[in-house]
Amino acid sequence: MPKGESLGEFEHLVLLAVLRLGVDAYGMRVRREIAERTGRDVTIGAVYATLERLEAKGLVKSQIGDSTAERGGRAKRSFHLTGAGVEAVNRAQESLLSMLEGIAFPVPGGGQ
Amino acid sequence: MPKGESLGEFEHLVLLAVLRLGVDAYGMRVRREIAERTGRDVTIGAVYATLERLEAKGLVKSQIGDSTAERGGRAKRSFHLTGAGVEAVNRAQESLLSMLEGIAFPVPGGGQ
DNA sequence: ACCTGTTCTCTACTATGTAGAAATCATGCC
DNA sequence: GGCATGATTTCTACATAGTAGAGAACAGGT
Repeated sequence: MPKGESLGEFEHLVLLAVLRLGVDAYGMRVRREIAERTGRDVTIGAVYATLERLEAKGLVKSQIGDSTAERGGRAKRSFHLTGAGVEAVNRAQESLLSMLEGIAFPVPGGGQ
Repeated sequence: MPKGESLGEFEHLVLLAVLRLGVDAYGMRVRREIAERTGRDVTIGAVYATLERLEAKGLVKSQIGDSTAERGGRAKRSFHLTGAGVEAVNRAQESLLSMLEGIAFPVPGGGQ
């Protein structure tokens, strides 16, 4: 697997968030999801930059939703994985699993 | 978890490789391990660059081994995780797990 | 001596990740 | 109808991580 076939870490997280959020996968929501699940307080700019790069690579697609806003609000731009995106997630998962094989978590010695 | 507390993807892989290789964790061996397990054909430069950055961050330490070479060979520089390195691996693992929660792999739709 | 195999170091470049401010838009209120 | 407000997206600039390959160091065999 040569060139640009592998995901960065944050790309990975974002892709997973989009996957699990389904129809609700728009920028702000993705940000919240990652923050809640990983405790990582990312800025919205980081999310959009990543989302756009993923779109440029063909791993996600976006479409502007109806201006459905409850209270105030610009139309949401919602994202979903493409076939290539699904493949990328699956591949990343496999790589990680085989590196993880045989390691028991949590690894002792970190002194928490 | 604000600033530079999170691992890049490749850093993560390298750290896991060092962890599992134990005493055998030197540059070339790490490279081979990653190549074999993930199918990712990384260059040796990438491995050392990453290893050095991890050392700069205090997640691994290195020491030059005895010039023990079987057949030809420069002395190996072998790496091991520090306490902070172990923590980092554990933290990365947790983040990933909570993002993975509820997603069944392989995700269908990738058309392999 | 020199060739060969193994490992490590160096330099330069590209891609990813981070940060925050600013623009856009619909709504509700006055 | 104009203005403050809340929710979202877009823009610009920068810092960090990942990639690539050539070349230096070193030990042994021939």
